[in-house]
Amino acid sequence: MSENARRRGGSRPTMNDVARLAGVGLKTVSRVVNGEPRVSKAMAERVRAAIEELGYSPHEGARLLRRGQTACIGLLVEDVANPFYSALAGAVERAARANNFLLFTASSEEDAEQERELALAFCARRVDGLVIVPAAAADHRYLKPEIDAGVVAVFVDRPAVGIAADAVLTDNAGGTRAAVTHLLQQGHHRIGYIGDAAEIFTAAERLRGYGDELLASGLPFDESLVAMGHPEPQSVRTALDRMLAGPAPVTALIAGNNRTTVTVLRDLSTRPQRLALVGFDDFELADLLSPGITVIAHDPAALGKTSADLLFRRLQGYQGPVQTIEIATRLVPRGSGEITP
Amino acid sequence: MSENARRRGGSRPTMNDVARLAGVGLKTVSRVVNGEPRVSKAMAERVRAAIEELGYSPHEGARLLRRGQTACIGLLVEDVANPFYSALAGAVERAARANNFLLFTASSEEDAEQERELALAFCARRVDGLVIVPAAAADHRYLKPEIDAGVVAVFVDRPAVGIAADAVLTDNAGGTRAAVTHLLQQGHHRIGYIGDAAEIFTAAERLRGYGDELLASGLPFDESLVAMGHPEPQSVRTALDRMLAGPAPVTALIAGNNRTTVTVLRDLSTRPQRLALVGFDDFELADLLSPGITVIAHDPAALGKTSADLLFRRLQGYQGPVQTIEIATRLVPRGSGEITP
DNA sequence: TCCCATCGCGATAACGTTGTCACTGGCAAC
DNA sequence: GTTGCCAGTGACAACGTTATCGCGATGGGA
Repeated sequence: MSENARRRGGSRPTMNDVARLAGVGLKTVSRVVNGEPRVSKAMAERVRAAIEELGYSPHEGARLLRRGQTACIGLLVEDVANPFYSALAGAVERAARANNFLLFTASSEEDAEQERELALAFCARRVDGLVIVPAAAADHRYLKPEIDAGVVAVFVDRPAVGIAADAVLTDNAGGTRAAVTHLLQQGHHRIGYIGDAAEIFTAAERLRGYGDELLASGLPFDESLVAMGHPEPQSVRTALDRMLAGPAPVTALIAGNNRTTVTVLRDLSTRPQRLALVGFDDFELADLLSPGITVIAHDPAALGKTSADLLFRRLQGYQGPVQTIEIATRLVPRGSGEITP
Repeated sequence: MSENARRRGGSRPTMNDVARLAGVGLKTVSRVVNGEPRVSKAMAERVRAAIEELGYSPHEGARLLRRGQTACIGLLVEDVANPFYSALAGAVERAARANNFLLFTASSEEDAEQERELALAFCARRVDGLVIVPAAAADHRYLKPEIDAGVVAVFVDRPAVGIAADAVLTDNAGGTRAAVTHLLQQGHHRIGYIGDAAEIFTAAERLRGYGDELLASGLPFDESLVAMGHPEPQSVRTALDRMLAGPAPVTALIAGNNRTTVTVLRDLSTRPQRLALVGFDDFELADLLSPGITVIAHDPAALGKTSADLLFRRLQGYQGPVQTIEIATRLVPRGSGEITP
């Protein structure tokens, strides 16, 4: 079957082997493989027979080296395993498939250096495009040369830092504003906020929306009702202890993301108090919990699809100016609103 | 299209450009880039300066064409966005990163033809390895030539069909056997089973475990208590209608996967009856629901890690025989056991 | 002094494709 | 009978790397 076992498992037949076996020129094989027009029936048949006999399959890497593009894009998120990002990844992957592109995926683990390494590794593979959810502390000037060289980069969920680049974001502030409005309408005056680390763009935006809406409604922005940080059970517990103590405890709480919501829920289930809870980011089964959790739903799949669509439009030559697309949130009330003293 | 307009945005400097600018030979640049030993300090410095000045970054694709391997693997699952597969994908991706490999990801959407196309597309890119969760109706003989050519394939969650290949599976039958045992111990005699389509390997195995354990316990295998099919709300409703009707309704139910569990939960929340429910596959917040849902927990991350580890061992030359690794499940009782008439 | 082993470096040929161009016939038009 | 054109074909160079090998310059031992 194989003659020279150069690589692990023996080597594959090449176009040259096919050409030799079929007794035709190399270029003719190439033409047949690519379905180019100027080939006679007889030749094409001979070539196809040889391909069949050898089990030849074209080496896409070599083709793409020659052609100068790779027909693949890279997706970089914080953590592939996180349901929010995997929904996003699913949408990007679908778009890639629809365009006959392949998709590289990697997780930055919220580490700016790892993000940089992976993004540059993608670029070294000469991906045509990049979809990036930036890590918190990242500075994206490292991407400048790559973008100049023709790589199309689209940032998702959080904007790029240090360079001008397309971004597809959620209307974070609008989401928390709506949540505050909702809770005020239900009669709450003491509304706490527990969010992710303030360096994270989305966390900062959501906090901003919370504060803005309170002030717009004539209520004070009370720092003692706010806790920002990674949603560790311990820190959430401490924050809740504080917010629930004293003469004027919170009666409602906004959780800044789904991890936090879950942690808060677990913690609250150990306490006697009942709080109205609004969580940012919907999660499965939120409707089955009791009391139901009102959520600010955003749409990771829409985020993914929108960014991939924009990326592919650019790959197809669209030259419009750098743009930021903001995707609306939707408040889903689930009857956690009333004050239950 | 002229050859220079081939690449969008301007072309990148190559090793040749660096060599010319530094006034050295091409191979010397290569040596510096790859940190090979035999280069004088002075030369290396000149080369590094030129690299810096031009903003050169090596073309990994060209390097790998020459070297004959690509340092990437492909992961093919049913749906990247499904939390079960994304947990698996996360583990595979971590392993790839640890080995300095890049990871292609794609979704077969449970379609054998699409699985085949994507797997072959990966192979055309000359991935070094493949991790595949096969689609239900797939026949993997199409992979034979690729495996002969040296591609390492590991199947996860479901075994390969038509070829001998490594597989990493969950002990599905053991899981449902444990669930039946658990429910019997709680005093249930009428235990229903709602599972996914019977063509799916895992669904069939789980059903087998359920039946085996019933028979082993001297109970009949009653077909009217079993419903197999895609977990659509409508079909689950019909199944539950049937199982809850008549003189001897079920008092306990086993749901064959997480999608089914969720659908069943939604449906049950609209009914007056209370059933003991055991779900295959844990899911977030299962502990916060009331009554708590007992689950047969398996571990998608372990599945992913184990298969990736095996794949990389093979890539490093391990030649052992084809193996099937089975990963145990763990029953997590969450107090849904007692009969509540 | 000579010899040979090493070191440092560069020409050149691969890797497996595709683009360019030149060549051959055949056939219609002059 | 030229001419021109076009369909069909293959030789050859490129794409951006790495491997091989050869060559001049050292340097140490005989």
